[in-house]
This record gives sequence, structure tokens and C-alpha cells, in this order.
Amino acid sequence: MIKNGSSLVDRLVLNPVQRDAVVYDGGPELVFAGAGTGKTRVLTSKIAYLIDKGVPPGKIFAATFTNKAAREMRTRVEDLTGMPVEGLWIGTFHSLCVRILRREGRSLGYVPHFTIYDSSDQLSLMKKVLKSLEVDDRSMSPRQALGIISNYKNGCITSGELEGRVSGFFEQELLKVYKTYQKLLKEQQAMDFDDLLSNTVFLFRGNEELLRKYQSFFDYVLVDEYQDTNAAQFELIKLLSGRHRRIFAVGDDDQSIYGWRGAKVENILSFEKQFPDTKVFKLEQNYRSTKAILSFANSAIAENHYRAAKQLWTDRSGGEQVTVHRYRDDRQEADTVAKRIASSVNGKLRGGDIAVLFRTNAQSRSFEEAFRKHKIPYVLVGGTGFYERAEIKDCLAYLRLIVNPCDNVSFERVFNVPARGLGDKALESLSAAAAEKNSSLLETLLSIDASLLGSRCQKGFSDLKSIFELLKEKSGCSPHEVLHSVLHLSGYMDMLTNEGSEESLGRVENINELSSALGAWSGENPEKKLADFLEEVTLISDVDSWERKEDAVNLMTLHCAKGLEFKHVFLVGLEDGIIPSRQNIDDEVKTEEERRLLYVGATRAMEKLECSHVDQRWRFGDLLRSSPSRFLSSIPEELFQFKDESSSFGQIQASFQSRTPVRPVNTVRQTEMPERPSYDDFSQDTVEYRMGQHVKHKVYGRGRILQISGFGDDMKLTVLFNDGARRKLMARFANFESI
DNA sequence: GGCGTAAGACTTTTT
DNA sequence: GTCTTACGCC
Repeated sequence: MIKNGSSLVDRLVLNPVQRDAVVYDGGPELVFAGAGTGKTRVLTSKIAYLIDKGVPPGKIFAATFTNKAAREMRTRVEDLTGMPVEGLWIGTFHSLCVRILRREGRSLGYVPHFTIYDSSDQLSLMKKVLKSLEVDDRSMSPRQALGIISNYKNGCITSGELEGRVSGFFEQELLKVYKTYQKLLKEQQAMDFDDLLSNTVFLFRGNEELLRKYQSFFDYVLVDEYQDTNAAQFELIKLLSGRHRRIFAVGDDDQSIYGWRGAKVENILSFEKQFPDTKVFKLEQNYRSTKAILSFANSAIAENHYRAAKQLWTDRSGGEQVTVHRYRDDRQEADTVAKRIASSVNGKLRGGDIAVLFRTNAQSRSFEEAFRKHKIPYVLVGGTGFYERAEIKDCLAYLRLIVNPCDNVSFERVFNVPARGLGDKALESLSAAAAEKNSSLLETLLSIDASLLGSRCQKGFSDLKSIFELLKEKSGCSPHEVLHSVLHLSGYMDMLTNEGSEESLGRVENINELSSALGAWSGENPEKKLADFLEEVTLISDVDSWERKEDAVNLMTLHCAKGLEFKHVFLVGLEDGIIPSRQNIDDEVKTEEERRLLYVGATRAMEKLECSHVDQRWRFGDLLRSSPSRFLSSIPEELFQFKDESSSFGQIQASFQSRTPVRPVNTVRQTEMPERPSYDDFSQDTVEYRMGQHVKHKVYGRGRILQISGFGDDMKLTVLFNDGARRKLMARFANFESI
């Protein structure tokens, strides 16, 4: 396969710009890599090139966006170099940081086997924090508090730094919450996702010697998807490459879609300022899509102002025209897409070559139903993952407690599962004892006489105590055996089998699946421990476990689709309020991110792109009317073909824009829609309402309309009144007074 | 003091 | 439509 004598760089299949980017070795380097321009190829070639030049793999730090990308890149590098690349630091920022924190976290007060809290664990902890601080839950919701704290952490701002900087009651309150939340995390030897990044930064900030050690430990710092790095990741990169400045970043500002998670497009746009003497390469030749698709995507993204100048091109001329379909409702949309897929799949085009991409997970439902109905195999990427199921989380909570007995969140999750007569009062008395001993709940339970806790729950406590005593003895066994013991000693399996319902049978099946997954994992990683399994399971992402199946159509969100490609792509639900999302529609910066999301979706397609929007969509059990996405109206008509299928005859219409006027934001007005005979009854609406409209109610006073749902006699209005209450009213009974 | 039922909130996107 | 929370019952 490999010609002897030729150097590796000659064997790499690269165009001139790609090649220049791979061999450049003169300091900071930024590669703008548009969609489909061979970004992964450049990155893997670069790593292979460095290794071939004699850089030990262990001296390369390469951050990718998903674990899947890391796995694939490792394999490709091994293919290119022809040898295993032991010791290469490649992974997501989160997993690379965990690796550093497990080694060095002691100086931050963490044991090596600390627990990683996922978002539901975070929520449990935050609820506890707000309760203990007696924060009025009307002024601050747990989610809101977590969101703000997450922003602080992504910016590496400690609660200490906030001190003295905050004013106002809410901020003072929040600071207390932030402090308590962090204090509890540390007491429980747990970190949330944000901590993994920020704590690594704090570790290096606070320890010059350690920083120097890691600065010389890594000779090269490579970052994929640079446009989606946040402030913490940026600082980490800067710290690690501080000595040698050998930093190589690849990204595409047009594909920055994680701003809501703290990612900063500025990182890529101001890279040259941050790292002087940067050499910039621009990959603009697209090898993925047809010209028709690329023109459509280019035109959509051209509306954005905040972006680096560039223009993707391809020498693949022509291709099938992009189509935009209009459907009556989301059911028709799903059904028609399913039918079209069924008829287009053949020997050359398999289900696995096709993807249906949507903005929100909720949209997947109608497609799942339609695919089942038409017997089309599909895989849904994401949604509620296996490891988020209650029974799986319960099992994992037991396992976590064996690894880390300080983990009170896990303890509270399972201390009465299966039910053993322990409730709030029992927890209260144990908590009090734990506070007195300055110890965790489980450790307290194990160390004290159960009879000291309330008389009523003694039996339960002594049962629980002996369960964990027995489990402790098993902690030296293989992870698989430990899980087995958990399931049987805790009574969890008995609980499910005794119940005997269909649901509990499903749960048993899931647990068996977990058990075999753990067994298989142990087989593949004999040297790894239970703690490693728990870590992997927590840091796993939706796409990580996705594998293209030959015949299964892929259903996923636009975010999940990043980095993937499919021959045929269906971009569905292109409506105002969906994309751009309702909560981002009034904000210019956020709307630009939504447009990039559309761009990401469109550029996933290789041969055929089919877009759609619907007139009405079910939401919360109500039928909501929608209008085509504003993004569509900025794309020149000649770049796509519009097909109105909302009346079931699917006649082709010459023009998109002339038939479907762009309507003002969120107005609900039947008459603005093009004529649709079957829906004439809408016009019976006698009163018109707008989102945001101010109204005055006889009883509740003044307020503002937040949402309108249903139509005709069923129209419901959600109104936020000035007394702070949110009420849902039937429009026809509302009888608002004139203002 | 725990357990079951009904109203209530709720959906953007995820490591 | 689904998951969470509050309340009343046993």
C-alpha cells in the first residue's frame, strides 16, 4: 500500500493549500476551512506529518469537538503513519481536561476519582442549593441560576472575582448561590461539565510550576472546530501553547453554532490579534456538494455581517436543483418526506445516505411515526439517550457511590429506590447527622448506629447500610460483577420483576443492555476501572454512539449533524419561530447564529437538498400557525424550485416569493396566507391578536400576550399580566377592554 | 410519614 | 403530548 522511500507528505492526498497548511511549521497557524473543504483531512494529515517528522505522539495535544471525531481521527492517523499512535492526546476538551484533572486535581482539593455531574445531576444539586439558601423560587429558577453560573464558569470567572463587583439584590443572591453550589460540588468531590474546563484553567493559573510542566509536555496544540471554542477553552489553549506558540487551529466562522453554550466566534475572527505572526490558510474548494447546493447555502449565509470574507466554490457543475416544499402541517410534511424517501431508495441510494435534519428534538416525533407507518428503517440520533433513562441513572448512581461515597446527589437519588420506607424526614435526620460529622450522607450512614436515626425509619436505614457494606466488599471485583451485585443486593431487580408490568419489563431489558455494554467495555479495556466507565458514559455525546447504518435513514438535529455529510438531505421545519428559533428571532447576533445553523444543515448535502416548511404545526397539543422562515426569503428565487404541496395536489408553482409573502414577526393572521380553500374556516376569526400585544382584562388588569395557540373558537392566549402571573385564556371569552 | 393521583409547566440547540 | 410538582389519602 505504501511505496517505500517516498516521504509521508508525498503520499498524502492534498491540494496545494491543504499541503501548505500541513507542512507549515512557523508558529501560530489558522486554517479557515469551509464546509466540505477537507478540514478533517488536513488535521489528520498534520498529525501524521508531525509524527512522521519525529514528534512523539504523546507530545501532541489535539482537541476535537466530539469523541467520535477523536476516534476517527486517531484511526486515520494510524492509517496514514502505518503504526499505532500510543499516547496521542486526542479527545474532546472535556475529556482531555478530565485526564489532566485526574492527575493534578489534588492541588484543587479533588481526589483523582471525582464524579462528573451531568445536567440532571446539576439540576438536583441546584434545587438543593436554592432550598437551603431559601431563595424565592419565583425570583430565580434552578435552570436560570445554572445558566448564569455556567456563563461565569465558561468565562473562568470565580465567585471570588465577582465579590464586590455585583450590585443589586438579584446579583447578590446569585453570588451566594454560585458560592454554595461550588462548595457543595467540592464537598461531594464532583465537577459539572463547565468545571472540567474552568478548573483546568484555574489549576494552571494558580500553579506556575505545573503550567511549565505541561507547556513542555506538549510540543503542539491542535484544535478542531475552533469557531466553537469558549473563553475557557481559549485560555487553556493559550496557556498550553504559551511557551512554544505551536498552535494550529482549524475552523469555519460560518459554522459557529454553539454561542448559547458560551462559544465565541470572536475566538476565530480575532485569532490573528491574539496570536501575533499567525499564518492564515483558507480552504475554499468544496469537494462535497453540487454547485446548486453550494449556491443555495452561500446565498443564505451571505446575509450575515459578522463573518470573515470567503467564498466556497466547487468544480462540480450543476446538480439537481434545491427544492423548497410547502406543506399543510407537520404530519403532511413527515408523511410526504417518508414517501419520497421510500420511492427514491434503490440500489444506488440507501437509507443511510439520507438524513432528515431539524432544529428541535421535538420535531423528530412526526417523522418517527411516518417512518414506522411506511416501514422505513431509521435511526434517531440524540433525543433522550440511553444513559438518561431513569433505571440506568439509578444503576449508575449506585455505581458512582461505590467509587465516590461523597456523592450526595447520587445517594439522594437511590436511597429509597427500591422503596425501603425512607422519605423526606429520614433524609432530614441523616443530613443533620452528616452535617454534625462534617461528612457525606453515605459515609455518615456507614459510620453511625442506625438506631440513632428516627425510630420509624430504622429498618430502612439498617437495610440500606448493609447493602452498601456488602457492596463495599465487592468494590475490588470486576465492574461487571459490581453491577451484578448492585442489581441484586439493592433489590432493584426484584423490584422490577415483581412489578411485572410491560414498562418494568422494558426497564429490565435496558438494565441487561447496560450490563452487557459494561461487560463488553471491560473486555475491550481490561486495565480500566469502574470510575473510567462512569466517566466515559457521562462524557459521551449523542453523535458519539451514532454509526451510519446502510439502510437506516438518519434523523437528527442540525447541531448533531455538524461535521457529517449525506447524499440527500431533508431540511425540515424552515419556519419563523423554529429556525430562527422564537427566542432568538429578535436578537440580531442570535439570528446570525440561527442562519449559520441553516447553513450547516444545507452544506451537509452532497447531491440533493430538499427543504420544507408548513402552514401549521402541533405544539403542546395545540395547533400553531407558522410562516416560512425569513431566511428563505433572502435567497434568490432562481436558486431553488418552490413546490406548494399544501393542497394535496402538489402543483408546482413558478415563484416562491410572490406566492408567500414574508409576514411580520409572529403575527397570527389568516388573511396573509395564500388562499387555501380547505382552511377557509379560519377566516371566521373575528378578533385579531399579535404576539407581544398589550391588552387589558376586566379582572386581571393589563398584560402582554406571550403566545397564541389554536384558532377559531379554540384560540388560546397566554398572557403575562402586570401582577407577574401568567394565565392562559380562551380568546373568545377574554373580552379585553380597549386601552 | 410514604405513596398515589391531578394539575401544572414546559422545548431550542449539548459537552 | 410528556415530564415534574403539589396535594390529599392511607
